[in-house]
Amino acid sequence: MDIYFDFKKVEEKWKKIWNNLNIYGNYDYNKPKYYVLEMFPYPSGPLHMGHMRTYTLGDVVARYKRMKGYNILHPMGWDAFGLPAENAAIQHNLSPKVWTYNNINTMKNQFLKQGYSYDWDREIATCEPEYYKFTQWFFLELFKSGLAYKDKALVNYCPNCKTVLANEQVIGGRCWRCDTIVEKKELSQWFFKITDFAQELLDDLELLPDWPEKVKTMQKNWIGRSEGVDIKFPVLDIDYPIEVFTTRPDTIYGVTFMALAPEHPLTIELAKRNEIYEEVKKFIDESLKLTEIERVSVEIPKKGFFLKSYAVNPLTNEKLPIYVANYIVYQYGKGAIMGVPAHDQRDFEFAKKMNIPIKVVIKPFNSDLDSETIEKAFEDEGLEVNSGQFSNIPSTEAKKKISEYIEEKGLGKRVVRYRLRDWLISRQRYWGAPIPIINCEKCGIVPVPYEDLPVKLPDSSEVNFGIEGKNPLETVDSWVNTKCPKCGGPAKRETETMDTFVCSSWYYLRYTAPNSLKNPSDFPFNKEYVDYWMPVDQYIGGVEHAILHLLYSRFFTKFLYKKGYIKFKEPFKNLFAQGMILYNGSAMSKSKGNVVSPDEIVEKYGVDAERLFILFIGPPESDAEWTDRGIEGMSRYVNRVYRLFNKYLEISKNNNYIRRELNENDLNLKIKLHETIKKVTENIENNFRFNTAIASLMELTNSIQDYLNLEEKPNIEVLNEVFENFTLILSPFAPFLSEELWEMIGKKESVQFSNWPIYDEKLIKRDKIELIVEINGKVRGRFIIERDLDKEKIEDIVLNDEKIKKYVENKQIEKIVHIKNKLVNIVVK
RNA sequence: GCGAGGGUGGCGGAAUUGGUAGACGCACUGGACUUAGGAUCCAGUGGGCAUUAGCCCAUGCGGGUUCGAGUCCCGCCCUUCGCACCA
Repeated sequence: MDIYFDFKKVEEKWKKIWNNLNIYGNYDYNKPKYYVLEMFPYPSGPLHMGHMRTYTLGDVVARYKRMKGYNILHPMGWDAFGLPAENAAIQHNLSPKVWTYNNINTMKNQFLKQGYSYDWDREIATCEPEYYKFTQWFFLELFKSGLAYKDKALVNYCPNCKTVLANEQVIGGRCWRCDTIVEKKELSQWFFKITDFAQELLDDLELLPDWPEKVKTMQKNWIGRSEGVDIKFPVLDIDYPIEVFTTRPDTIYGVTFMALAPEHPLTIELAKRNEIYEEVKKFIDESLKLTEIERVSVEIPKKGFFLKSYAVNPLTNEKLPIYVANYIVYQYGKGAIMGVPAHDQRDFEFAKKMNIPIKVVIKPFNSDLDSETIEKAFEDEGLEVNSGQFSNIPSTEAKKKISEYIEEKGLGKRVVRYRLRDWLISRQRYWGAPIPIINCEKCGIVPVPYEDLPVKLPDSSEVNFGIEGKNPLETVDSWVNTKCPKCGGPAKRETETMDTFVCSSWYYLRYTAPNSLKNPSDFPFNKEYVDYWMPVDQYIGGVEHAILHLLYSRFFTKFLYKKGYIKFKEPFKNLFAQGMILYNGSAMSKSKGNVVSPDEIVEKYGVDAERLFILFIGPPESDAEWTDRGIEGMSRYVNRVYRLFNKYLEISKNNNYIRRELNENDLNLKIKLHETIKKVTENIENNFRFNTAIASLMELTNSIQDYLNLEEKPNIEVLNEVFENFTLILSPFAPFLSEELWEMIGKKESVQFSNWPIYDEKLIKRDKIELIVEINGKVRGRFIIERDLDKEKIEDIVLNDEKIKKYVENKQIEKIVHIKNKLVNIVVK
């Protein structure tokens, strides 16, 4: 007797029909384009609910935009290279390839179960030779442009993953993947010169008004631009000036010491000269060890060691003692600083500890500051004092003037510095795109010619993964040994592979043409199609990529633009960074055992209930807690909608209705429908307010139910309009249910290809409105009155009301505030 | 420390430009229908006093502006995230 939505049957039915019609692989290039992209997954195992949130958000957008008349590109693929595949291979003696493709298979089946609107003809996997051929192509292009280089550097090394990491992959001193504390190692590594684009990467954030502020701020901070001056301080008795970078040239008269980073070459040099090598070496070793382990936890107490040498302040000729100090970062600036304890808190602490004098050169505008009694560094702007010719001017002005003076006298020059470092892309691992470089004894570093791409990975059965201190690829002699493309002599291949983030820095371009047909074999993408589809109109993914993937992709795009290969400067026009789905208070993960499987949810409640719930759970940009009760509630809602439609069909079939001029109830329902269309449309258009969109769909459902519960017979014309339009606006959220309902109410074409309904603005402005009456700001009554009534009439009604009279009598009305069609506030005394 | 968010019922969360605080849902309570209901339908649900109106108190804390403040201003507290000895 009870009616339930048989989601299993319905899902099977429509998946088959959609599939046969290939409805997501049809393109109409006469329509305006819209490219919806969700960050592709890393195939590490089955998908969980956190994934589903991303893909559901994207699917709603794709379906909505399709109904709005856009030509939609909505592809999916696999970020298939990476360390977990290799680790699984080592642990379970499987080939990384087999492991990866098994996972892809699993995930793809999960995707298909969900019935997402992807065009699977454009599927890509970054581990396929046809794909990584072009990842290597990018390497060669960068190499040719001088933007890929090999350099010996102190790099981050994860002892657990047994590979180096990019700066972006070190989170709070730990490996982004396994949380192990990273070590510093001096190694010769390949870098991409992303720093060449630092200024553009910073400036062009302006071209992205619709990106979340949070993400833009994080990128800004990461790029870390600062303006300042490089200044040379001569050292007494030795021809080796100390060069420092400072953003505060206005404090140069307050310098009382110089400090070098432990790694600074001059540190050892001076130690040797002054016969304190042993002590200094000990200090250096201790400091460096400390920074590795302890910089993760708390602030390290400042320590230093006097190097028994002096430098000279080029502006004052004052003698300045030189120290080595543990708080100086070698990698930033010049690895040395001018110490101004009066105006830098770190220098202040150091000076106190080492008994170095403090000299005030800037004082607050309205008070005095004394070098003897100063208690902490004064870092604000103020008035310049004790600064020779620059005294008695504001410090901001002094900053400019002193900078100019230093340049004029040839003591230094103004510079812009960035915190951004070059992108370290070599990985000492097997499962990645091999770096297409050959090392020839005679010719040195030789790039693999384009026509020899791809440099294919050897089969994993030939690889020995277990040799300590050796890259897996090094163990395959037949692969390593090759001929030099230049001289034909014996040569060896580069045995490192590229960071997987290289693979994902350009994949969005590859989707724009169907795989086999339109993408050329000598170029990573088809320009014509890229011109049409790019940039991505809506990109969706987790905030965890705010820096990594998004910065790298922007860099690649800028490089292509510079080379003239593409016409746009930014790859992703809109970005939506969604929050995580938590379960029992933390992010779902296999190791924590708190994974909710979408398969089980779909099995039990169906795709539509799952989608609706994951969207309803909260604002999509915030984290949200999965609740089992919640999904049950949503499943009840789905059934409720289904029953309502059945009731409607029954009314229709049994002629249990009447035709009439709209009465009040009819009109109210009709208005509610139009209000709902408006609300849902605006909620989708305006920053992913899907949770409230669904709430308003529920409100409409409640109103329909109330209407059908009335004593009087329903107005069939109103019912027809309401049920038809309700189905349309429900369909991006619950595609199976609405497709089925659409058919039930007698429609032939798929609901997905119907037009999104337009609401009637005039109707929404009701003729009668509810007026709130406040006395002294407190609600004391409400009146149903006609819209746009003038003030006199309103006051006439309100002040003659018995209830209101009680509040007003014996009191003096001071004023009456009118808010049109909304509220009046009577102020009495 | 610096930067960016956020603090609203038992819970998740709603609230154009300042204008009915708590939409929608979960949970809970009562009723109807039932052999039964964990299904469905109806009603209720921030706190307190009255329970018929009605009144008072409530958006982290303390002030302020205003006829009117969750929303604006000032000062605190707590919290999440990112960066972190960056000169």
